[in-house]
Amino acid sequence: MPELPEVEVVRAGLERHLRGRRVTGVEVLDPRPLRRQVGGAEGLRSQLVGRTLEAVVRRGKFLWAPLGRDRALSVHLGMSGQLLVRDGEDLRRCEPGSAEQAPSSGGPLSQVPQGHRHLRLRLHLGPQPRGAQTAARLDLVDQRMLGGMHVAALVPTCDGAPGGRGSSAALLPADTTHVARDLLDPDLDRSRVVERVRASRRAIKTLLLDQGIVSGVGNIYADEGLWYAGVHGARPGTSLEEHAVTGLLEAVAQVMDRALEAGGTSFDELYVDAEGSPGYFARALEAYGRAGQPCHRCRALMQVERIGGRSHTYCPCCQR
DNA sequence: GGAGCCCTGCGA
DNA sequence: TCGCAGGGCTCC
Repeated sequence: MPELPEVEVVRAGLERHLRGRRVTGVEVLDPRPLRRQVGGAEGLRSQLVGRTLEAVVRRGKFLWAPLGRDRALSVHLGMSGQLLVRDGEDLRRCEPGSAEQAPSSGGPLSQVPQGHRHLRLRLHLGPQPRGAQTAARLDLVDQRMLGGMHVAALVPTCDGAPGGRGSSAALLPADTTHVARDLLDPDLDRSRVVERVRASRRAIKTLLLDQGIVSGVGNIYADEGLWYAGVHGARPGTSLEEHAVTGLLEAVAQVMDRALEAGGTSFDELYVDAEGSPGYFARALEAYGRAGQPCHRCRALMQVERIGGRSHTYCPCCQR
């Protein structure tokens, strides 16, 4: 599943390929990713066609493309979502006579080329004013459909700092205001995160996964960070010293930084070559998914338990 | 603040 | 056939 580093790579790539393009058509092959869109497919079409994607911004795992200062196209990839860009030459080379010929009709899934079984939505885009002179399209491919896309109003951030990475505007979608800044955000107030964690009796793992405290931490990086920091995920926030929480946040941030470095290089294949593999970064995992295997620090067998409805894999020896 | 739901594929 | 995986939202 895409974690924050993958989403950042998606953001950077979309920024490069989409910035300044105007939406010329919207094809909805499956309405379910539009659960949160007022008016469904027609609503999306009426709010989007003719508008320009001005940037691509990310906070945590939430992405949005401002369509001016008042609205944005908001996207969450959920567990299995991918956003794939094809430029004009690829369109002609790969798919003569396919659904491209009927951009507004929403052709049947049987016309979808191989590898696109889970194509849900396709945006048709005009040329870039200072970049690619060809048309392009943006495909939303999603197997499990826990993500979605909708147009939302933009509102000011409460701290006056930029809404997220990718734009200096202090704006974010109205339905994203409950989402805290993430660990890669220079404007994150880490001391406030430490304060909130230490004030809560909830399990530290649950607190790490709480998007309202710090965003962008998924189950994988929560387990990895807890392993590196030597903290058991069930410990209540109130039981942790200040330096322990600081160290834990730093551990999670480092895991993310390393993944970002590893992924930054392999980007164009992922998002331009739509026939490619899903493109999630290969991860050297120390905890997540290693239940029953020896801990890489002390050789004790890793164990798994449930915390807040999520699996937690940990070393019973190093993490107490 | 916790439980249940969304949704699909996969493995037991 | 059933349970599980996952992030995030809604309901209680």
